[in-house]
Amino acid sequence: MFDAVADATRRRILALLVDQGELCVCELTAALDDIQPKISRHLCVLKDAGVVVPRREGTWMFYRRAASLPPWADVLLETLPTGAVPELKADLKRLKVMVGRPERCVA
Amino acid sequence: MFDAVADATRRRILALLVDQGELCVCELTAALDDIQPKISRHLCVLKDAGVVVPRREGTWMFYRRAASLPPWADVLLETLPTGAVPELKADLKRLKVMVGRPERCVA
DNA sequence: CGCATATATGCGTGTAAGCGTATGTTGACG
DNA sequence: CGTCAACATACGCTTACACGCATATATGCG
Repeated sequence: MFDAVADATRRRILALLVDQGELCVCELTAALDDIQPKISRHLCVLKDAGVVVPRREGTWMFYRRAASLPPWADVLLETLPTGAVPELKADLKRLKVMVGRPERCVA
Repeated sequence: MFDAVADATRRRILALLVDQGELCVCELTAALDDIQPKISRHLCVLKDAGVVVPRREGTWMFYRRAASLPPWADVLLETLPTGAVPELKADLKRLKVMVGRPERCVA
């Protein structure tokens, strides 16, 4: 768990997921303005750590934070969008102006 | 800050400091049952990160958590003794049975 | 001053982890 | 079945960092 938040890129991803609920790889790639393999590998780390859960929808892979983590882990995740991730504001802005965002079947 | 809690040994130290308020190097060395240079170096990392504050009293160096950290950082620190550090119970036990603990002038 | 205790630091080593590039895999569509 | 798009993964490289050991600093005391 602490391994998950040890990396700055992963914190940005988690802050976005906590704030937005569910995002796919290409949305995260656009929001962080980074290359796709890097995002994918970090998502894999988060998934293997049990912090994040994947969901397939057509070609897209959506990721959301895992449910029923230990209380202290939830508290930790909730702190991320409250100032612990300085890039969050800019990342949200980039996400908002992104073109071609997929429409979800399930919200 | 996240660098500070990225290491398991540092988390054990911080959990003890949050729980006990203030401890010296030899107390932490005994509680974690580890070698002194290792504890000292981790305390140095925590001090340089501004998470912890040293206080000299004779030969001893006491460390306590820094005041006026950002709110989310305080929240993060408070989570440590609430299940996030599995070794805490054993560490507290070792601290309790330690012989020759220094008496504080200032509590 | 010399010694003992508590703590800090220098150094060499090994390992883990992130990165970029290139390539593999999977699903949708005609 | 071929192609395209989204995503995953393998490889090599590089760097950061924790570790153990030895040693230096500092304080108190006689």
